[in-house]
Amino acid sequence: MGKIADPARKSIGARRNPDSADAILEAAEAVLIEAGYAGFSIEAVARRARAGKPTIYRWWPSKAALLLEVYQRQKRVDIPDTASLEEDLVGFLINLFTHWRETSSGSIFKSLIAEAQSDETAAAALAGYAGGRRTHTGQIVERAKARGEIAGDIDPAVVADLVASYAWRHLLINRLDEPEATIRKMVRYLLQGIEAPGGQR
Amino acid sequence: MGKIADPARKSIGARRNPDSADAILEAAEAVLIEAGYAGFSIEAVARRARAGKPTIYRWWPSKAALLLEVYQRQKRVDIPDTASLEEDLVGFLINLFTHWRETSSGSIFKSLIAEAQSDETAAAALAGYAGGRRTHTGQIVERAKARGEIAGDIDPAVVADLVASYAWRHLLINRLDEPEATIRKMVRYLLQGIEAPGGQR
DNA sequence: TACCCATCGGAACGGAACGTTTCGTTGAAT
DNA sequence: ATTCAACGAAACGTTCCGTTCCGATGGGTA
Repeated sequence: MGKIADPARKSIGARRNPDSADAILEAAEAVLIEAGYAGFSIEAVARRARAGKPTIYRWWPSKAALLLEVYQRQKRVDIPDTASLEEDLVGFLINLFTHWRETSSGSIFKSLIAEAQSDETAAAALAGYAGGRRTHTGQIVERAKARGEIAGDIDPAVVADLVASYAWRHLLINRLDEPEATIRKMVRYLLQGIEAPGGQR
Repeated sequence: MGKIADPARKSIGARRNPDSADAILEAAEAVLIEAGYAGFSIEAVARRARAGKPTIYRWWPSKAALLLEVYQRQKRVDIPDTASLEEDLVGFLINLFTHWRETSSGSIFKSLIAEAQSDETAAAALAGYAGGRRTHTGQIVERAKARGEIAGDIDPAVVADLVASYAWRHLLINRLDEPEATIRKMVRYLLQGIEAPGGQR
């Protein structure tokens, strides 16, 4: 250890960091995509990145921390904005399922859930991510409420919670290939009877 | 359990099975409760059961298989039957959350989800369990439909899926302590507008 | 140019756990 | 009393975690 630590990282000065750090993150992502959580070991990442294990541990305190950064690095899913809550939600879920399937970032998210069972850091990150008001579904529903599309006595958080729960469960049981009709049926059911009296629909 | 070999097992003759098998299952459950998924190792279970590792591997092909049997052995939750879908669902969720919290079978279920990320057997079991028509929520909703409480064009599977999803997600983010009012609010929202025209309520 | 020194990759370590093999013992069925 | 499968214990080879040591690299500084 050095004399003064970077609050975010843990080492002293950063001379050749960025190259190594990027190579390691990219290797970690590649390993997760190709071998899944079962094959995600620090040694595999080091081999792939042509880096030494100590280099990885210099920058990330644990396997969970590396996984977390790989996850956060994934680019976000487009949030549709069609001025209709039903279309927004259906579009978002289809985008999300496709993104999870095609970029394998679903694997990464599932890995995070798995890691959270044995690592406190990952558990806190997962709970924080799910509990925050910044979730995608939360934004979509809040926007619809601001638009006056939802009755006043409906709590947007409940709708957002249910939509997110649906997505998580379908990810966990490997059912990301639901046809649009199935998703729309669920969303339609979910939105049944929540229109505000003067809502524009 | 009988005296002769259980055909579901893999070995030929089974002379001293039942005692050992029970001791191992009980030890596995105790280890999971006391040390969680992080401490759930075959060696810990063997030590606790005063059994040899080969004995465990003789009866369960993998750690996942043992975990699966521990889970199935313990998942008894009362299914309320109050002639009201809302009361049934709220009661069931409260029972389930309490059961998950107090018996630590929530830990076991989460462990199963984690294990499913690195073991194909566990993944299949999880998908099968969630996809089957035998889920608790499915039974509750089907019963309400038979009772005529639900409009004909509502698919009970959608409601059941959403309720189960809610439960899973709250388990995964360690939010099993929701007050009854919160759960009731969600269920009320979920059941809004689904009553059949002539439904008894 | 010559020196300094933090970071680097590689090799090796101790510890834990997986799943397997080997061996001597136990005990129910014959 | 004999047989034979299941048993517990111990040890094995493997993989991986996270750490320690080492020699090499290559910018910063005089």
